[in-house]
Amino acid sequence: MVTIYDIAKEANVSPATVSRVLNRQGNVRDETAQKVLKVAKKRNYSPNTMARSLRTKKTNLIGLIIPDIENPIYPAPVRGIQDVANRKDYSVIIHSTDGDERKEIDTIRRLTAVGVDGLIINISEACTLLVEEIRRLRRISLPVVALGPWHPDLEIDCVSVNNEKGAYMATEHLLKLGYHKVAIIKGPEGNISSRERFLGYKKAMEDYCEPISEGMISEGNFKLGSGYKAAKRLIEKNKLDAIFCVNDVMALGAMAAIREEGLRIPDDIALIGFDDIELANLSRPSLSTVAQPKYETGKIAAELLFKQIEGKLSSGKYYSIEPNLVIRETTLKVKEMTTT
Amino acid sequence: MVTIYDIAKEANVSPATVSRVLNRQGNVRDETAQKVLKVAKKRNYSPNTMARSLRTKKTNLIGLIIPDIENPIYPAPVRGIQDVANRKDYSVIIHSTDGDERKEIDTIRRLTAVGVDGLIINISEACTLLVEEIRRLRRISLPVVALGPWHPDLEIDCVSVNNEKGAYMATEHLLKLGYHKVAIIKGPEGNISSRERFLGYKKAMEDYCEPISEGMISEGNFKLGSGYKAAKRLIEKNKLDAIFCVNDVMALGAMAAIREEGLRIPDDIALIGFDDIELANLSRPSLSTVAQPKYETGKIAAELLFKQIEGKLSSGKYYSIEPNLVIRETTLKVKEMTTT
DNA sequence: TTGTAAGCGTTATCAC
DNA sequence: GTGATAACGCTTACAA
Repeated sequence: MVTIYDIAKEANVSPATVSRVLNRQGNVRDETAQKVLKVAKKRNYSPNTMARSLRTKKTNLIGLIIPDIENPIYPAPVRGIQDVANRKDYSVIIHSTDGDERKEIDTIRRLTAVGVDGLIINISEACTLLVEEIRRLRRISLPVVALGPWHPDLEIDCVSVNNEKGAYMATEHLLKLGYHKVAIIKGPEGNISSRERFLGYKKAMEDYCEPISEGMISEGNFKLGSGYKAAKRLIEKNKLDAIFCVNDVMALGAMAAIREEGLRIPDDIALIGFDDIELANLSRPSLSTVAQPKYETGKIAAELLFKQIEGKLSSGKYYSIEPNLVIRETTLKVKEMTTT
Repeated sequence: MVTIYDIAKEANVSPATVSRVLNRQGNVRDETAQKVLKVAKKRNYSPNTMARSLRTKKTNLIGLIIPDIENPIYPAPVRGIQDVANRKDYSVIIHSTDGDERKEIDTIRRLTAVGVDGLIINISEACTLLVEEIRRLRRISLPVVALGPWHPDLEIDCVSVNNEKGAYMATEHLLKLGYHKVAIIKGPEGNISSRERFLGYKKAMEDYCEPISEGMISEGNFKLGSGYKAAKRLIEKNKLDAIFCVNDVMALGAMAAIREEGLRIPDDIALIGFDDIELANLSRPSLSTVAQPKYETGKIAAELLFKQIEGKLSSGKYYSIEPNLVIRETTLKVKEMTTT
């Protein structure tokens, strides 16, 4: 390995000068700088970043902790984070912890030992030990930002999709098209995202003065089959002309159920989902949905992190990302369909 | 930050002893060891890994370079790599380089500067500069393994799915079910994977003495629409009773085309894809396909890397991963369907 | 503008 | 068994 001492010797200067040149600190005669640069290039010099880090207490590394990179929700925000990090000449260390509190804490420990300059965490649940650990990070003033649901007791920056608003938009879209009896297929009671989305749905219905009867609310577990069953139940019980599903997969299940009942989409029942998974665009009819700007979410989280790294104090604020309505075939107005 | 000096002082021993204890090197009286351990725990000591790395030349970091984490092919192998790395107390730094040679080289440089103990690369194409860079890594004897298509001129370990075999299995499956006129929708000429899969198809057809007429070969670009069009062309030109598509997405397109022609799947035309994307199981009828054990691929790559890291010389061998046939509704024999 | 030297927190080589 | 002490490669006062 070639060091600044090697360069220094060959360029007939001191190691300090080499360092100054390489870090463009100025205070160096242009001539000597050129000389150093030339030798460095010739010897294919590349600084030893751990030695540098040991001195400067900066590693140009950030840590990212998520439950599982295999979960299709994550690749996009991860890429967003990578892109802003790499542009700043940072690398990102990624750990999948399966939402296991023990693993999460161990990983945080390991990452701080490595000396990452900042940390982005997707907290599964705010268990007490984990919260304590994150507090510790704040105490040693390590920049941290949370990706995903907010935990108010943690005073850290947080960026998350505005689930309520997205649900509102979806429901309102249905309502504006002239559908009145909009049913909902929601997720398990405990799930935060589902709860937020249900709230948005309710608000829209209220704002448009549409009553929600009990028969219009059905619950699934985010999986295909549960959407299918929930839709069947809905169709049985009630006259309804549209369904909002809190995720696309259940919407796809519902689509199958509706078809089986001999009903047409969107003629008899309009359908809209949430997430904009790839499949939404491939199904027939293609599924209208609410898209989360997932890449953006990661990008913003990273930008917040770098603001902290660059010295700005974190405000412990909640950054809400605006979702987008994606209109496809399952919510085309019948009239519009026949005229086109 | 608490250092071994702090621990040493508080435990009334020398820093050297603390280090010995913490690294379980032995040669330390049990009593003193306990004392040190207690203080370390109490002070919540965690070693500074950059300082350690500076001495030991080991970072417990490995680098991973892929084109794009957002491409659904990658999350699974990435997770495989993470799992074996984390179990060995390693972290993995992941970069998405969009298959851009310049970025790939820069990233390799950066990662070696960081001092990763090994590197896993998914080489898009073996451009000369990149090849040169990888040779350099071998020269400084940094462990490297390639994930994906092999480049024979690079003498490094490589792990990749056996595309030819997978295609053979798919085709043979169709043939064994009694289909004879098996058409293929392949990918762009330049694509290595597609070429390998085409080879497997051809071999199976030959082995079963089925002639391949020109009208049975169609080409797409891996996207949905191209599969649709390719299938239409196929149906027009020829009597065929089955189609093998070199990827699932095109198979889904083909499915739509077949349905539009008023033909039934698998009664009139059987259909099989390659990749086993999530969608394959959700479509109706569900799509038979060839699954690549993607997680396994990453796992094996990482295991090979650690073998190198732990001192075994790399053999520059090609590790071929066996694909699995996933039989679903699009290749059910009609007879079987009616009897069940 | 340049050089000397101290130190970042470890580990490893010696002595004792 | 244990303790000084010298690296590891770099940055940065401080001097010159």
